[in-house]
Amino acid sequence: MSRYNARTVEPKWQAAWEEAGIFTAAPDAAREKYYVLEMFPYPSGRIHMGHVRNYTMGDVVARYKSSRGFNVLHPMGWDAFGMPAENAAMEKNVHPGTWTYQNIEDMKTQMKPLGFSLDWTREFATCDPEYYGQQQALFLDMLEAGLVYRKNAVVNWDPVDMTVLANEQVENGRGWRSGALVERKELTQWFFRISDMSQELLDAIDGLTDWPEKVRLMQRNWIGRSQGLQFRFALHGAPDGIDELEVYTTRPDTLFGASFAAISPDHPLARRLEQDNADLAAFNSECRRTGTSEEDLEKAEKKGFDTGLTVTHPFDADWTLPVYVANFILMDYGTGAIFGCPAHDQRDLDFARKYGLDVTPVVAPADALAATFEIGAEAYTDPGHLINSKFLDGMSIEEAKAEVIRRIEAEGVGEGVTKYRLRDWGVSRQRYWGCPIPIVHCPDCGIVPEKKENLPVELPQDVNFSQPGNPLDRHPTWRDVACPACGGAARRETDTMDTFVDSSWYFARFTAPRANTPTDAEAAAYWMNVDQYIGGVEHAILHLLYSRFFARAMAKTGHLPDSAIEPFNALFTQGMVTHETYSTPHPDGGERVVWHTPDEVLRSESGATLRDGGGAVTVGPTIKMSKSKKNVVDPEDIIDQYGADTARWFVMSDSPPERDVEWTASGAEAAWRHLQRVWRLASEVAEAGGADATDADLERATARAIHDVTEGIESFAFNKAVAKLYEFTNLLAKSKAPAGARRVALRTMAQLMMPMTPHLAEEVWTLLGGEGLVSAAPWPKADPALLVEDQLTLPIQVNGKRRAEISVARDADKAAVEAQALADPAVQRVLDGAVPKKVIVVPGRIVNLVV
RNA sequence: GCCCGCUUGGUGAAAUUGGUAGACACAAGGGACUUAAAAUCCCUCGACCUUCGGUCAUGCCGGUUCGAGUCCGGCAGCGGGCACCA
Repeated sequence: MSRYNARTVEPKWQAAWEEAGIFTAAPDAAREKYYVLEMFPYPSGRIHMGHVRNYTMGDVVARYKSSRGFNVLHPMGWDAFGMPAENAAMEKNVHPGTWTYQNIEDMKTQMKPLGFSLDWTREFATCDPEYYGQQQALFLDMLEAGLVYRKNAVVNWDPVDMTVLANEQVENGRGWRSGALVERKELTQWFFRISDMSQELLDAIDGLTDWPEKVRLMQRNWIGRSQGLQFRFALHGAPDGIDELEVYTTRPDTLFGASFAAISPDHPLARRLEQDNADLAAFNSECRRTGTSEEDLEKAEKKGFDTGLTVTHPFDADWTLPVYVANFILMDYGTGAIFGCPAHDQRDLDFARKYGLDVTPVVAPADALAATFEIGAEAYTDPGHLINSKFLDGMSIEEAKAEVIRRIEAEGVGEGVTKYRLRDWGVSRQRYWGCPIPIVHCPDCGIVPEKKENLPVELPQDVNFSQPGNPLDRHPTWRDVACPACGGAARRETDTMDTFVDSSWYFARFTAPRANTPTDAEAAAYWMNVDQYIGGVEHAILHLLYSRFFARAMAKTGHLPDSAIEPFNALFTQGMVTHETYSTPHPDGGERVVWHTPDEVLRSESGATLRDGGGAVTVGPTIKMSKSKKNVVDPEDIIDQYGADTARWFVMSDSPPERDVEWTASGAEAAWRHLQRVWRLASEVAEAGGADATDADLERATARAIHDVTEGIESFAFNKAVAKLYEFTNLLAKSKAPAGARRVALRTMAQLMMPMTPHLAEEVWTLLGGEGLVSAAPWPKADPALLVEDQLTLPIQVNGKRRAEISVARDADKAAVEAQALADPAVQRVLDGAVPKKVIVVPGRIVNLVV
């Protein structure tokens, strides 16, 4: 018997699909549309198992929905701007565009053989001028709509390379290339007013019922709505007649437990004071050496500097508190100034212990006495009643908060306010390989938007990366431009946009990828929203939140219908493909290391060595496959050896899609064996010939398989769908039914396997006399009558432990089940004459006898 | 540090969402076929014990319940995110 040859079969069917054009999407008012989208990839040049898993999931959904009769849109593109291209330019002396487009070609070559049902006619890369030109148009419309503004913000500055560093380029406070201590530098940058939409973005999360609950929770926490009190302390000893310090607190109830006030090193007052105080200036610059990331700030040792200034307690004119500059106060949150209540905030407590400040508890748990309640090493943050707080004593925390806000407002020194942790989105990047910000700086007119007819503002090709910094800045002519307003000599903005902007509207562009406006109203109205979005959980916050903002901004500027402000109806966050990491010490010494790919490493039970040279390799933790840690596996080997269907079947089996999966080579072989087995079964049946026939057992099994596989796919439990198909195959292999009946069952199996293994499914379908393409055949339906079992097996428990099983009719009543259970010999042996005190019969489930 | 997850046999996992823990696979062991190998097929496979029976088992400790992998509280380990990686 001939073997299934994926190498010849797969290209044959891919050509057939292409010829039939079944994946090319076109609006069709008569059919219900379904838009399935996987997060588009960064063109690193190689696909990895994470891509295969992600795109196979989307493909299963797309093919399944298509066979359910939906008009499916399933596009693909490239998130093509970003730093790796500039890094490659520096390391290999190749233009970022050349590198990126070559990578796209390479990845497409690797992806095509997987047989995804993608509409490649809609493909684009975000670095195509046709795409980023429309993005510039969006930027200008958003600027006009008041959604864009400029303000100062800090960046990581490498003083040796004279360049801005991304957070990931800062290692232990030093630049990754130069090793120089990183400084914070303030630049004027462009921002999107996402924080104006905080409440709306928060409220709308309630409506995202088909998003994972954990993602909704993360977004809510990220937006971070808090209700608190903002008020002004009377300030003493400050220069320039500054006599107030405005602070924000979410715990106004603890005001009588305050023992200090603290301001951020970046607070205007701190900046003013350091002019006359060298020690404070030194302290502040020390603080500014920490990275700009929140993680760095939070992890840094809590430090403070006593300014010598004091503030007066708002409820006691005789009570003053010292004012510190403290490194853990964030200038971006609240007012950049707080009062510290050490008894009820862990950071404040650590700080107070370090600097010998008072710790007075003002909230005590219900069972504690005011006189004896003390704070030890841990702050008390649970509910309780107020103590040591004059007119607040005895109140609950909520009552006390309201009362303090009422009195502060009555005194006119502050008010209750709602604040959000969400900050405006800074989009300026001092880099070449990004979408140019379409702005002109004119000495006479100031900031002038580029004219729409001059878009796209294209990146110049003649750039070099021999020097660090932004090549746009030092380009001899690109910056020179006539002012769009007055026509005089002016200069282009040389900052480009954050790559998150590119990915915040690509899903909308896919609905009309060649339109000469950002979107086409008719196409957007038909195709939006994305019905099913699939991607990594690592994008749970930023990408998804920015996209939600952008959809709103596009609706406000007329580029999307109002119905599309929540662009993703359903979200599935797939788990990551993980792998061990391998590193060796960096030749320059120090703490830096060199990362190695798995195929550079010889792994054994005891450890790992380098293949060439045999040096010892440190085996690191199993983490998400990433280019920077080089722990990536190339799926091409599997595809070359076994074919696409095996790779697709393999990544869909075993691990539930939402869970991380650690890559192991074993199993691909097994997947391949299984597909061979299905092929063999089909071949046998085909050779046996004869007319189609029926068989009661096979009909029941087929109905069960249709039901279970459908449910598996609908609920994203692809691993369970695969397990059911294994079961169905085992049953068919053992079946003694006539060949004609097995042929009917196998045709249905081909349909059920089609979303996962479309090439094999087509081959089997054709072999067994199926009409046309199985990819275009309607999804099979299970006869409900065949799904009902007449007899059920019920477990019998005695005191919650399983002791026996009985078989009962499906519709047996409780009394009959109870009688049958009590009559069971094994049950009688366990009961040993005892009479059950209670009998619990859960129909169709279980019987529990309590003695 | 803060926010969010995850943890079940040697391995990946399943368990109708509070009702028989381990479906379906991988690996391993045994057998059939074969001169042999490959391929294929069959059997065994959580641990322990006195083995047609029983005890213990879902990261650890406690709780709720007739009944807990599932719910609640605490702890540990691992992972994701933390606003300039994408």
